[in-house]
Order: sequence, then C-alpha cells, then structure tokens
Amino acid sequence: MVLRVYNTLTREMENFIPFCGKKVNMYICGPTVYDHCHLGHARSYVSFDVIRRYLIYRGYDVNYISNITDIDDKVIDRAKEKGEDLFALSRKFTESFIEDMKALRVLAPDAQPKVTEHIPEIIEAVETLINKGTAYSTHKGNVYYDLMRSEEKIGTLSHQTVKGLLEGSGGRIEVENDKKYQLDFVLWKSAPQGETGWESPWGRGRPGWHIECSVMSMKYGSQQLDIHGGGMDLIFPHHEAEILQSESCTGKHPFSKYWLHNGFLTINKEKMSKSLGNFFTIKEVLDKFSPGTIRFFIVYTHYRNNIDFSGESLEEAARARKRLLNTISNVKHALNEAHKDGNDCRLTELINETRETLINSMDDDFNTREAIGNLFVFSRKVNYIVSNEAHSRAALEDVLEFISEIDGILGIFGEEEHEAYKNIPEGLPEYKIMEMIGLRDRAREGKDWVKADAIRDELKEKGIIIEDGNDGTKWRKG
RNA sequence: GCCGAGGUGACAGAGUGGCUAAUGUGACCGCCUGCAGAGCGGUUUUCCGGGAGUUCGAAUCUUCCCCUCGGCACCA
Repeated sequence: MVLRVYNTLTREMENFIPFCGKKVNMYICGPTVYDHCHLGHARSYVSFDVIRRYLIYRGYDVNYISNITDIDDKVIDRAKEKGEDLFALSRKFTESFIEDMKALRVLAPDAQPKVTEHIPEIIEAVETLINKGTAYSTHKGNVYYDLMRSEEKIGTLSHQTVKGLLEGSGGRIEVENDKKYQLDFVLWKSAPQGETGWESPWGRGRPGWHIECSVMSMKYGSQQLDIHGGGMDLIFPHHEAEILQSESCTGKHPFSKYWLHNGFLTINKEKMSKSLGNFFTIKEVLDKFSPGTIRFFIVYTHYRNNIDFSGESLEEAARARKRLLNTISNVKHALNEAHKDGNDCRLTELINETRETLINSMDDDFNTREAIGNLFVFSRKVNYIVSNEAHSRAALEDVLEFISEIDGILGIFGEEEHEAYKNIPEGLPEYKIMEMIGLRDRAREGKDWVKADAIRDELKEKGIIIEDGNDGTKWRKG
C-alpha cells in the first residue's frame, strides 16, 4: 500500500513520492505574531503535526520547517495601537505561540526561522528577481513582482484567471499608483520615516508578505520542497505568490511537489478569524479542556474538512476520547491484578489487525477519522477480552505498547494523560485515598451502604471517581 | 462575476460500484452491580437532498435540478 495525498496543485489524489528517496522537506506557513493564536491556528498546526509524525512513522526522514512572521503591516499596526515596541510585541506573541504549541504537543520544527532575522537573504532574493527582470523597483522605493511577465503562470494553484481575479476583487486590491499593473504584489515595501525598516538598495524598507516564505524555505529546506502546507485561506494569494517568486528566482519547477491545505475551524459555520472577532484563543480553550481532548477534537475530523467548533462539540470529543482512555485504564488495572493467564493470541492478532487498518486509513490522505473509528473497535474488543477471556501479562503489555505507538502519531493520549489516572489531586495524598477505599470496603463488607456511599461521595467531591469491579475497587481522577 | 467544498440515522461523521452502509455522541432496554460507574450485548422503525440515465448491480459513475457553506489581494 502506498501513501496517497490530495494535492491542491492538481486537485487530485496522488501517490506520495518525494524528490529524493525517503527525504522529505516540508514547509508549513507559520503565524503572524501580532496577537495570541486562536484555535484555528491550533487546528492547522496540529493537523500538520500529525502528518509529520505519520511520515516519520512510515520511515521518512522529515525536515520540518515552519516560520514566524514577525514583521508585517499587522504587527506594525498593533504595536502602534498599543504603543508598544514592535520587537517586544512580536517577541511576546512568538513566545506565546511556542508555548501553545508545546502545550498541544506539537513537535518543535527542525527550523523555525523568523523574518526579521533573514533580511539580508530577502534583499538578495529581491535583487535576483530584479536582475532576472521579473521584478521592478519604483521611485517610491517599493519593489513589485511583475505579473505581466508570467501571466500564464497565475492560477497554477488557485485555478483562477486574471480576468476572474480582476472582476471579483471588488476594489479590494490595494491601489498603489506606482504599480505597473493592478495585480502586481509587493516584494519590498518602503518604510516611512519613524517606522521599522532596514536599509536596502531601494532605500529603507521591509519585506512584503510573501517573499519570506520563499527565502526561508529554500534556506532551511530546498529549492524544491516535497510538501508545502498551510490553511486553505493561504492558497490565494500567498502560496500563489510564493510559487511565482520562487520559481522565477531558481528557475526550477515545481517549487513544491505537493501542496496540502487544511480546512477551517468554524463557529456556527462561519470561519473563525481574528478579523471577524469570533475566535477563542488556544489559551482560553486550554483552560477548559486538556491538550489531549483538543487534539482529539481536531484529529477526529479529516484535515481538509471544516470543523464546527462549539463547547458541545468539544465535550462530545472529550466523552468519545474517554472511551479510549478507559480502555487504557482497564488494561493497566488488569496488569496490576492477578489475571487469567492463558492463550493470548487473540490480543496479538487484534493488535496486528488494527495496525494494518490504521495504516490503510492514514495512507489514504491521512484519514484520521477512519483511523480513530478503527481504534474504537479495537478498544471495544480489548475491553471484552480483558474482562472475559484468558490473557497473559505480556499480551496486556503489548496492548499498552501498541497504544503508545499510535499515540506517537496522533498524540491524543500522551504520557500525562495516562498519568491522569493516578495523578493525585492537591491535598489528597494517595495513601489517604487508599485508606478511604479501605474504610469503604469494610463498610461494604458489612453491607453498610450508607457509609460506603458517603465515602464514595466524599471522594467524588474531591475529584476522585470510585469504580467497583469483580477484582477490587479502582479509582481515578474525575 | 470567478474559483472551490458539501448535502448520509436524533446529532456528528466514514465509506466513492457488489455480503446485514463504519465509528462516536445522545436516548432506551438487557447483562453485570448492594446501588452507581465502567464495561459488554441489543434497540434507535426504508439514514445516502431530488429527478432522469448508465449498469446484472449505484450512497458511490453520468446528467439536470434544489439547498447550504467557504475563498477571491487581511488570514492557519
């Protein structure tokens, strides 16, 4: 079975074959750091994190690059508005972003370049474009990409025509009177006196929005990427512009072999975005839900579909995920108890079967929804076997190992989630819990249900859930 | 105007030509339990937007229609 991916470039499913053997250069557009990131960003970065982890799982050597855009109009405007130093502001939100990603167990990129640290390289690229004749500078100190020089190339990704673009833009295209052509986009923007800028052959200025990704993906990856990804909203104009710039810079085609785009996070079917003001920051959501739950919520939908966010939908995800967590708990508990030793080929077989279906699902354009569907079946069968059939200790350990193998891809369980079952709430040491369970056991032996239930209620109030079973009483954090 | 996504049970959401259409949530019933929880089993009555066509066979392919949503020089 080969890995197949949906390529925005061709709008088709394609076999995934990197340029060079098992080596994969993967570039994901990072955030513009002018504010805390919202759940829509989390959706994107968690999705690509899973894709990256899966590629690694399948034996690829992945070089994962994701940038930080720390200079652009939005950052400048926000700093002005807040009366803060621009660099202090972008540093603050860069840190906030990295913190969020860490909390969500998104693996750190192999390279995470910042635009402000690559100004010389950007200037050099702009010069190359001017020398090649695909860019021009103006008397105002701006440099534009000359679209008329490669008009036939516009729309390779977005499948738009110049005519359609001009008709639909509804006057939203910036009117800069030094542009040769209305659709030309800026590579270098002159900075007015008193605004952040760097010296360049065209005067003081700063990079345009698209050029940084071209420059940094080449520096840390390759002139030709295997995968370039980002949100669907970046297809046009951002990724389109990147293709034009990069290909005319290097003369190599294609700039990226595969283009992957994730769907949006919506609220009441509307896209969550800062400009609409209908967003929840990652930090706000992390206050109420665990990282595993948030990841599960995201991964429980295929990356190209929109996810409609609501408190209810997250709670539903939390309940669904708990089924899987309960299986882990059941297996761990069985390990701690005397158990029915016996033929364990059922579990071994089940693990192998599940692994196979999981790989098939993931190979189909990273179909995490189907993969998790398989996981629920696995979970149900494990629960059944653990409580009804003979099984060996080794087989139980294999189950846990398999679960952590999956967790390495999806990251929906995580170590601290396993630990959550034994995490001790503050002010309630474990011996105290065991003591109370002991007291309750004695009450139960004497059929003193009132006392037994009172102890159970008391523990519940403190966040400990008691579960009686045939082989003793289990407790876990509620 | 141009480009795109989608309509599957109460809800969410897989499946893209072929046994009884995954899976989860919710609801209900049963087993287990002192009760509860968790778990297991079952039920949720023709669930594939509508018409026409292709086919031995269509949720899946073709065509027309209806409806919803997104993008179009801010954006993950």
